[in-house]
Amino acid sequence: MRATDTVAAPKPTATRMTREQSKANTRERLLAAARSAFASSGFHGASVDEIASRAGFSTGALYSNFDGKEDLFLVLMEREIDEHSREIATAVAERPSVAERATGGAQRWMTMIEREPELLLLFMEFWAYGVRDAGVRPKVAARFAQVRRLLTQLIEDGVREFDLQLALPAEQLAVAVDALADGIARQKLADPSAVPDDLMGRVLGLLFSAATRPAGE
Amino acid sequence: MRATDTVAAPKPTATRMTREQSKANTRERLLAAARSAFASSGFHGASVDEIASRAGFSTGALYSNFDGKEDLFLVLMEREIDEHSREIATAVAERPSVAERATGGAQRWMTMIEREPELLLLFMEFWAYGVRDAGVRPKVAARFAQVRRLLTQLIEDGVREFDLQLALPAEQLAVAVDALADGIARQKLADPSAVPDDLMGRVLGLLFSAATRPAGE
DNA sequence: CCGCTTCGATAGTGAACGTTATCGCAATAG
DNA sequence: CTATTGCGATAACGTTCACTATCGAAGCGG
Repeated sequence: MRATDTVAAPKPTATRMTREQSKANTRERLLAAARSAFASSGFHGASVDEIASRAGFSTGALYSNFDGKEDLFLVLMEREIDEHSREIATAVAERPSVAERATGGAQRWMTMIEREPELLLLFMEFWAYGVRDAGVRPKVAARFAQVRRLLTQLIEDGVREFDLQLALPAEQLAVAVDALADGIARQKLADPSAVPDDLMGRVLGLLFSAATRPAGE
Repeated sequence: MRATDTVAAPKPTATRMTREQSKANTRERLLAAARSAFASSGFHGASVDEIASRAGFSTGALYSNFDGKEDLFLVLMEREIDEHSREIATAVAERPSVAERATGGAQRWMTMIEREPELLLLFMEFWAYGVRDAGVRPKVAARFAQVRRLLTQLIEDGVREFDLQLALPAEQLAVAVDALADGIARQKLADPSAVPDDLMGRVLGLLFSAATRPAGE
């Protein structure tokens, strides 16, 4: 019963694995299993037993690779947020106009909601967890700040490229955009029929049209 | 040990209470204790023992007044959402212009965030709970719909009173406003310094200025 | 090929949880 | 004043959970 392999191992390469390869591999499989377990049952709902056995390991392995359930969860969240904010950024950056960037980013976000709803639930849990626990809150705040910086950067890039001026600091506009994205996701998940797919793009378009004007005056 | 009274009873009136008065009183005190316990520890964190004893009762009383922890939580949430959406509505309705309505509602929302952050956390948990549990989801969706209807109504009232026309259906604008409010709250709770108090009002103002124009085309 | 080190398996601990069966006691009706 | 009804107290149950102490095995350096 070496591994029932519910989660595919990166490679059980024919050759023996070096010690650190093996450890990294274990970590990776634990993270993948945790992602799946947390996603389907939530932070509280998922048990460490379930996570470890889904990865084909025992809880001992989990505790020798992470400080515990909380640590595992936090590591996972950081990784996911990194990955997805990169996705959004590339979806925005290569569009040729302000309006298209808005709808492009919005579209990317909407498909992400549709494709991985459980992940968004996890983000919310991550948030709730951090807001309640004073020790974790800085980590959550840091992640928010990271996303905010990214959006700010995207906005400032647009302002420079299209020679605009803003009615509001780019940072604050970034806060609003992030807020809108979060809120739209929440409503879509609670009641998909209430949120048309093109809504976010249109609202972003309106918002930017009101918040920007050509730099001459 | 009739009552240690951690939660104040409405009135231990000198006269004896009728049977249904007594039961209603018990329910009320249990709800108050639940509000406080859930708020400080979250849905999972709070135990039914804690809730019951904070109310000055035993767990048996709780189970004879509610179907269980989940039922208690849902009843509490419905009540809170009712109350707070009424508050927002009155804060908006009595302002004399579109811009002032926007900033008025936004201000009310920001002070609510500052005054009762734990309650917002609870709303999020309520949401997460409903999204995960197919049996509860309709109840959550219904509450969202209720808020959406209220906002839609407020918007339509404004459109009629000030003789405007909308670039977007009022319902969809309501979704956006609700989303923005939620998202702003989330960021403010995670990192208060990142969200200026007047941001939401200004963004709402921009959004409405872009989404409306005088009715004569 | 050997001895040392460390990763991961196993089994187990203690605590906390939601829930329910049982029973005393007080409020109502006759 | 008595009989009845049902609310609420008590205590215990069964389950589940995060976490850890111990030990075998497999990679590592020599």
